[in-house]
Amino acid sequence: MSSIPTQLSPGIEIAALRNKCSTCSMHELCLPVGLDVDDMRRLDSVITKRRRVLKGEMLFRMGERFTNLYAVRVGHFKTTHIDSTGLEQVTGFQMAGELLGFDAIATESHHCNAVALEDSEVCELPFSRIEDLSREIPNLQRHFHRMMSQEITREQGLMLMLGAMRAEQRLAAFLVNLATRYARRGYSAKAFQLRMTREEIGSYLGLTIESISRLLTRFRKQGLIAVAHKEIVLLDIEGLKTLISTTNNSESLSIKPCD
Amino acid sequence: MSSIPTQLSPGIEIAALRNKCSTCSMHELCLPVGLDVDDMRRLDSVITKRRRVLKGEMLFRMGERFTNLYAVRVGHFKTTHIDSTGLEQVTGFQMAGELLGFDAIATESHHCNAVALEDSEVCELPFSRIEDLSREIPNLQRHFHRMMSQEITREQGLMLMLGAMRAEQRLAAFLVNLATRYARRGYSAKAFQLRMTREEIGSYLGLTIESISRLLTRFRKQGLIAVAHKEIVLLDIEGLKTLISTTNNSESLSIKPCD
DNA sequence: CGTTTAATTGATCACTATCAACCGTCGTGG
DNA sequence: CCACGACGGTTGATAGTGATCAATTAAACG
Repeated sequence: MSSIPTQLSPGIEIAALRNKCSTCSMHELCLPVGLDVDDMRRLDSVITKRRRVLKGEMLFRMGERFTNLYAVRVGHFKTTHIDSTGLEQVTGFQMAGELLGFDAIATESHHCNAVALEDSEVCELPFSRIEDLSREIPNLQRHFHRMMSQEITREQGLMLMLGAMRAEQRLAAFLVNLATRYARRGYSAKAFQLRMTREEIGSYLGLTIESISRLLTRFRKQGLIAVAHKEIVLLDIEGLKTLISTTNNSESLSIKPCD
Repeated sequence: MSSIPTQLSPGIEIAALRNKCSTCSMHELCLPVGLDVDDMRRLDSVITKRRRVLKGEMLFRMGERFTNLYAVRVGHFKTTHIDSTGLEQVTGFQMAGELLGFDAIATESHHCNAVALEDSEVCELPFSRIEDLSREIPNLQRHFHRMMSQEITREQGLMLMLGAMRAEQRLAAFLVNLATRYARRGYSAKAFQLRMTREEIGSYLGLTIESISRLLTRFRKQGLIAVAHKEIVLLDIEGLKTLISTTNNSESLSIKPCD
C-alpha cells in the first residue's frame, strides 16, 4: 500500500503494458470515466507520454506556457502560489487519478507551481488534442466538464472553510477529506500517511505550523486520532465529522478533557 | 446606467430586437467571445429564453436539478451556500456578462443559491445544447473552457485571500477587483455603487459586518475612498493596491494618521 | 555522527469577533 | 405628511482565537 515503485525501470516495455488508460488502475476515477473500449483506445492514442517527477521536483511552474494538463498516475503533488510579496501558499494537494492544470486554460499560462511530494508519475494530456477528441466523443466531453466542475466545487468548499471555520474545524475537515479520497481509491480511510509537512497543511488551511501541531496533539489527546510523524490513524471519524459542524460557541463545556 | 427596464413589456418584439448574442452589449465578455457572425447565429438559436429576476428573488437554489447555466444580462447576483448548521455564506458576486452555475455540472444539481441583488435579467443556456454546439464550434468550445477555467482562477484568488490576507487587505482587494470588472464593462473604475450589503461583503470576505464598517471608515479617513451609503469612490486606487501587498508586520509606523 | 530541517511546546500579543448600544434611512400605513 | 418600525450601518468596549516569538526536541540526510 505504501509502496511506490522506487525504481521504475528502463521503461518502454513497461510503458507498452501499463501506460494505457484502459489498463490503468485509476481509469474509474480519472479522465476516461464512462468511455467504452473503443473510445478508450482513441484516448490512449492521444495520451502517449508519461513523466516521472521526483520528490521535490516541479511538474510545471507559475508563468510557464500551458500546453498540457496532467493526470497523477502515481504519487502525490501539491500546487502552490507565490504572491507579489514572495509569500508561498499551498492551493491544493493532488493524488492518483486527479488532474492538474485547469487554472491555466484561461490564459494559457500556469497560475501555480506543481511540486511532487514524493516520487511520482503523471500522464501528459495535450490539451488541444483533448479538446479535439472531446468534440468527437461526447462522453469524454461530458466527463471532462464534470472534472472541471468538480475542481470548482472543491475550491468552493475550501473557500467556505477558510471563510467560516475555525482552526479546529478546518483541520478536521481536511483529515476527513483525505480519508474520503483514499477510500475511493481502495485504500484505508482510517490509516494513511500524510505526504505533506505540517507547514504545508497549515499553508493550505490558512493556519500556522504551530497551530497544526497543537491541533494534532489535541485531537490525539481527545482520542480522535493517533499520529506518529507522518503516519496518522483516524480513530473516530464520526467524532471528527461532528467537530466540523460544531458551531463556535456551542457547549465546548461537556468534554474538553486534557489540557 | 442605473436604469434597469422597470417594465419589460409584452416582450416578443423587444426579444427579437435585443435578445440576441450578436446584439447584446456583453458579447465581448460573455460566452460568444471569438465567434463569427454565422456561429453567433447558431448560438442564438440555442439561447432563446431570457428570464427576469427581481431583487431578492432566486434564480436557482441549492439542490435543484441542473439543466441550465445562466449568463447575467442585466443586474447583479450573489451566490450563497448554506451549510449543515444553517449558516449562510456568500461565495460570489456576479455582474453582467458573467456566467452562473458551473459548480452544478459535476453532480447535475446546484451547489449554491443564486439571488438577484437588484432587478436583473439573465439568459438561459441549456447546458446539453451548449455541449452539443461546442462540439461543432471549436471557438465556442475553447471559450467555454476558458470561462470555466477563469472561474477556477477566481476562486483560487479568493482562497489565497482568505488564507493569507488580513481584513484590511481583503477589503482593499475586493474593491480593486470590483473596479477592474466595472472598467472592463466600460463603467467607471473609480465610482460605482455597491450592490451588496456590508453584511454580504463580510460574509464573502470571511469578516463580520462590524469589521467591514470599521474598515470602510478607516479607508475614508485615510483618504483612500469616499463612501456614502452604497455609493463609493475609489480616490486612491494605487494606495489600495499598495495596501493589498503590504506585509503584515511592515512599518505601520510611519503613517497611521487618525485613529 | 554532525548538520540541517521538521515538529513540538510554551509565553505573549494582536487582530478581529463578539456583545451592546445607538443612529440613520427607507418604506409603509395611518 | 408624518410616525413608526425594520433593517442596515456605525461605533465602542471587551474577549478569544490563533499568530508571533522563542526555545527545545526529534528526525532526516549526507
